[in-house]
Amino acid sequence: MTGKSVGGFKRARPDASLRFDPEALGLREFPREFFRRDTTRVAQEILGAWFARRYRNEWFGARIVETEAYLGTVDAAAHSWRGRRTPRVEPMYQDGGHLYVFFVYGMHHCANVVTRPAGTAEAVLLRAAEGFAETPAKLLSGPGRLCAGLGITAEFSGFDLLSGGDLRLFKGSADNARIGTSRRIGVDYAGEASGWLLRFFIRDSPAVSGPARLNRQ
DNA sequence: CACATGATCGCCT
DNA sequence: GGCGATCATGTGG
Repeated sequence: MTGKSVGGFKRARPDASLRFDPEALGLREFPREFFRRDTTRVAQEILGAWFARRYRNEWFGARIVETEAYLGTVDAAAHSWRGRRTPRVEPMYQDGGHLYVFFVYGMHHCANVVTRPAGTAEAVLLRAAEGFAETPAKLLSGPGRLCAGLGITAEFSGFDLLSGGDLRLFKGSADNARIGTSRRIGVDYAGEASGWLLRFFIRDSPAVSGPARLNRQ
């Protein structure tokens, strides 16, 4: 038996090209109140922020370049639609700044940052991120790849990003003029909600995922 | 670039 | 039992 296992998932190592030093870059964490605000705003303002993970005392991270907002009980595309509250979805009801990670299609993980105060169930899906010069542009392009590249699995669902632990979000931003908008990807089953313009991305980033026609506006 | 398909399994009804 | 907040690969234009 090798490696530590929690909740059935082996701890995965982040991609080596993502190693960095948050302290040397002078990065500061977002305060709790940043995450307790309107989910759509958080989804936009989290673009450019650093999603970072500590693994064996080394930091790995990347800048978020694509997100989607999921608006809780009234959003047919959200796991919390109609107030669904099962063990899997429970982290969505936690205070802003927690993580909600789920497993889909039998092989991929998706990571969300929970928003608004405890008791609500909204979140921002992290869809893509940019690494460094030596990082392949597509390594973190798409929610599944983003989790794979950073080694994020369901063991981190419910993790508090402001606990001073191994997963954190450091401040960073993008020019409003560079932010594009579109409907969300992969939620065609959600009726009217599938057309809501809740996907945001940094236009000129090569790491943005999705079909080209959704990346124009 | 668009579209189609298979892989694969935890979660919910 | 059915179906995903996905991805890689294949085809065709």
